[in-house]
Amino acid sequence: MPLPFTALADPTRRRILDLLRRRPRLAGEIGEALGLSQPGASKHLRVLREAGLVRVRREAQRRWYELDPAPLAEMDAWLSPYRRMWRESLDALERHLDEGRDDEEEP
Amino acid sequence: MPLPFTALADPTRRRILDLLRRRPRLAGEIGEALGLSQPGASKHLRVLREAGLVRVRREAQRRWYELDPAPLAEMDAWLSPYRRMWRESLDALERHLDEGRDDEEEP
DNA sequence: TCGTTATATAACTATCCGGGTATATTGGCG
DNA sequence: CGCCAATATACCCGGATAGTTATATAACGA
Repeated sequence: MPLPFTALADPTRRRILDLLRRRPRLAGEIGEALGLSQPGASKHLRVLREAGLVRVRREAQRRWYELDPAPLAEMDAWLSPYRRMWRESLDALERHLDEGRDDEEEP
Repeated sequence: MPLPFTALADPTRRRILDLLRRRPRLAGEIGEALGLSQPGASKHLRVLREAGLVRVRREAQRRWYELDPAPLAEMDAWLSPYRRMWRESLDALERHLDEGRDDEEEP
C-alpha cells in the first residue's frame, strides 16, 4: 500500500491524475492519451488504485477510472509547514524587484 | 537533476527535510538523528542538494545543511487544482454530519 | 608533519521499477 | 458455443536506487 508520495514520484502517473481531474475515463482511453502500451497503462492504474488515488467502476468489460483526491491531503499536510517558508522567500524577492505583479495559477 | 517529487519519494529524505525545517544542521548530526550510516546520510543529502531542496555552507571540515523550500512550490502548484476537490468532499461530509446531528429533513 | 575529525565518493550488491511481450480473464454478441 | 473486445496479470529485461564497506579528501590540532 504505497503512500501518495511514492505513487506520484512517476511523472506518467501524475499525468494520469491530471487526465482524471477533468472526468472519469476508460483504462484504454488513458493509455491511448498518454501513448502507453495497454499493460503499461494497466500497471500504472494499479499503483494508483493501491494508493487509493483512483476508484474503479466496472461496466461490462470496461473499467471506468475516477479520481479520488483524498490521499493527496496527506501530501498537502506534509507540505503545509513549508508553504509559509517559500512564501516568505517569494515575498522578499518580490519586494526586492519592487515591481508589483500578480501571480498566475490554475490552468 | 531530479524533481522534488522523485527526491521526496523516499521517506528518509522527507524526515531530513523535517529536521531541517527547524534549523540548519551538520551532516553528521542528521545521520545520527535518523540512525543512518555516515555514507548513507551523505548520499541522501546529495540527492536533496541536486534537487535544490537544501543548500550547504562549509565551515572547516563541517557542512551545515539548510533547507531551501523553493522547489516545493512546484509540488504545491501541481497539487493546487486538487486541493479544491478534496475540500469539497470534506465540506460535503461535514454538511452531511451537521444535518444528521441537528435535524432530519433531507436524507 | 602526523594523526584525527568530518564528510564525500567509489565500488559492490540486492532490490525495485518502468516498459515491453505473451497470456489469462471476463463479458458481450453472433 | 465460438469469437472478439477490454482489461488484468505473468514474466523478462535494463536501468535506477538504497544500503553497506572501503577509501579519498580536506581541515584542524598537537
